[in-house]
Amino acid sequence: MSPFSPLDPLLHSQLRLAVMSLLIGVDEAEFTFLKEQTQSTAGNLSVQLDKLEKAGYIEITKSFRGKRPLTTCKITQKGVTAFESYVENLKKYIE
Amino acid sequence: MSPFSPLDPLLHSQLRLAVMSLLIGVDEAEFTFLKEQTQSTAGNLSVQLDKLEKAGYIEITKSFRGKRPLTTCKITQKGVTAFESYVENLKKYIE
DNA sequence: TAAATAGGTTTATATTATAAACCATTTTAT
DNA sequence: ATAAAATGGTTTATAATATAAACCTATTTA
Repeated sequence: MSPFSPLDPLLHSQLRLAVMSLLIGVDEAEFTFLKEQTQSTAGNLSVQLDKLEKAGYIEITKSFRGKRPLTTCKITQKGVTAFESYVENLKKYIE
Repeated sequence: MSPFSPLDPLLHSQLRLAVMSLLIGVDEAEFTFLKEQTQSTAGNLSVQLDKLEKAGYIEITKSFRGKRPLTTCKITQKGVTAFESYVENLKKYIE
């Protein structure tokens, strides 16, 4: 038996992992907040958020604040579970 | 300031991380041992070992055991340091 | 002596990450 | 009033990566 469990490829990505890490600690977060916290480009962030949403790990809500578009992200229960089990698996690699 | 340090892309790979994780606990390890422990294909393992060697994270020694080729791997001090700081950085993502 | 096994490497392909270019709108400066 | 810059993103193209498939050389077994 291998001592290593497979790591969810969707979470084993620096930017997506950082996003999930941020979202797990808050109720919800805006696109611009995620962008500045992760130091990512908007394009990269947009793509990665899409993937997380398609996987059902986050929900993305589009609205307006005043006249400006506003993108808000929230982790789902499925996302929380996936994140937690990713972390459990990862620990076997780094202990 | 971003709360996330960049993760060494060489180590942020499931197979290479597993290899480093194994090597850090032993004096040296054979190709076939790494292959079975990581459940990887020989081709994939060969490629990833090459990258680790080129980065100076491991040393690869080729010899024979009896008449058969034998590939042995050993982590370097540079590799130990890189692994440790990768783990430190990673913790910020998963705490 | 043919077939299977060992111990790999090389090459091709699919996936991923990333940056660059773009778009619509709003705000600021002239 | 109009041009220029900023906001808040998306889409597309490219580069990097991971992975598997094919291959190679030699050895052992049937």
